[in-house]
Amino acid sequence: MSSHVKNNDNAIIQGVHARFNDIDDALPAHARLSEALRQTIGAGDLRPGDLIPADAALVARTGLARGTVRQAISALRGEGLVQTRQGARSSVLARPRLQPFSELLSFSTWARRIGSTPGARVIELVRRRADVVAATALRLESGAQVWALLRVRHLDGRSVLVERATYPDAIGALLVAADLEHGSVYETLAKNGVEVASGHHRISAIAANRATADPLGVRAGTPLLRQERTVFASDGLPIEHSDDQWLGDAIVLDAANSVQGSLLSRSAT
Amino acid sequence: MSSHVKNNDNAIIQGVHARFNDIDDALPAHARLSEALRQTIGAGDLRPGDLIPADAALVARTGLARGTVRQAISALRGEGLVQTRQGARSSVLARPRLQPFSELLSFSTWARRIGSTPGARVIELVRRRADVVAATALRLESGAQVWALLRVRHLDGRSVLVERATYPDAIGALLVAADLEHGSVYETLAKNGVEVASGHHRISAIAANRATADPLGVRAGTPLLRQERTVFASDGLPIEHSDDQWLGDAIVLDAANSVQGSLLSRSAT
DNA sequence: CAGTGGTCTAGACCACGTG
DNA sequence: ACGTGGTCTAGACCACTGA
Repeated sequence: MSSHVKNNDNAIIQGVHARFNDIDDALPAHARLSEALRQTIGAGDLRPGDLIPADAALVARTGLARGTVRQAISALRGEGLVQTRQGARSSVLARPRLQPFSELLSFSTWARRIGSTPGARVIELVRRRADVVAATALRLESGAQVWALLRVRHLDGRSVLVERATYPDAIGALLVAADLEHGSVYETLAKNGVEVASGHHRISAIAANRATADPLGVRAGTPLLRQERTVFASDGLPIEHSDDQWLGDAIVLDAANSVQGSLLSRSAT
Repeated sequence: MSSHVKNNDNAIIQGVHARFNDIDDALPAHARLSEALRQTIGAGDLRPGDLIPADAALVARTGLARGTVRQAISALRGEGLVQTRQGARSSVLARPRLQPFSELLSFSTWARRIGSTPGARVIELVRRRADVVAATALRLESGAQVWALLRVRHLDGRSVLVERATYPDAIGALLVAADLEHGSVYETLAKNGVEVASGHHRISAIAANRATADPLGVRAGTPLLRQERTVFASDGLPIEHSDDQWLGDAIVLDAANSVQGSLLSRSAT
């Protein structure tokens, strides 16, 4: 008999519903439901391999339309948390590991969340002509004036990252007056009405050259994780191009992907 | 006046519609439409920063319901190709770079697409007890029997990757008879009814140790891009855990993310 | 065969943005 | 003020899974 499974299902969906009701109802219903499921998985009530409640059960409990329920589950699928197949019940793939978008971009926010103290040392902030790579990424003509920021970032006093960022003229002008050793670039931009909306990344491994090794306090040749990043504002315009080089043993990048949508790809250099 | 813009819009949507009609109509309508838009961007008819047709325009041209149109655009947003904002027209962020899911996992498929010749040398395929990391990833009890495969992969004759893969007993048994120097693991599994559906990845940079440096033909200490991977079959069960170490100057990983959904995250080691 | 997720429709209201 | 994307509903049919 299947009463075991059914009872378990009932307990789960009850927990999901309770969490759903607890979540700030200023959020759209689909976001509340996906967050409720995310929390249920995060709490261990649903573990990898377990089945999540069927669409119909969630519809019955929450009173939402099925489209809304599917929107919620689609978000979880995109995060790699659940797996769906036509005809079969959807199941949990992994515990939530992916952080909110803001934390991926902001060193300070990320550092605080993992319980570390962030720091920064500005080596230079200068206005100069853009090199070809930065100009292309920022959709500027090569040779256009840009602002170049060179910073070393610390985690609990340890140097872990050398950041070479390039900003379009108008954006950089907002940064000149800012305290880039204690404040965040993105916070500064946000105060000036520039909201960050998306980013592209290219990730590779390289050996530290002297100019990067010295500020990190390591020997030239040390393995570094390189993250070339282009950030876009909510108006769709590129506002930053950065070449970040991380101490190899300091961080790891997580990614998830599936047939429903690739999140990461490999390409030759 | 805005007739300029309007005419341009008309030309674009006409191109999208033409491509939509050309695409295999065995595919769902939303997939056909997103592919038509993807092709339009890929061909350069829509470039980064350009506006894509409004929902209403696509509805009018294609005769689809708005929900279906939105499903198509949602897929592109997930791939980082377009950017959407409430109230404003959606715009193109980047040219398509992300490859199909299968290419991310299959070295051979990927190699051929970038115009290189893939190769492989099997160093060993043995049955042994799983270590803790692999057992956890594969949801096995530690000490369970697994198959361990050690391969060196070549690109145009150059060694670029050392692959240390672990398979559950039942999966590994399918590989013993296979030609792992010329065939693909995933193709072999597919022939036995095991379809790959999703994967998780942890990416970091490390220095090559001797056991990895030797087969790659580099010195110990050379920077490597490390990709720890867990792959799930369409029934939701883990079928592979692998520790791949790439020559640092051989590949780059691309990623996209946005406020609508993070695809990549950073975490401390 | 019953249950499930995948697809699609037709319509509605709202919040936001830009001119 | 108007067009835009974001959200949500109510219903339908289909393809597939699994007992």
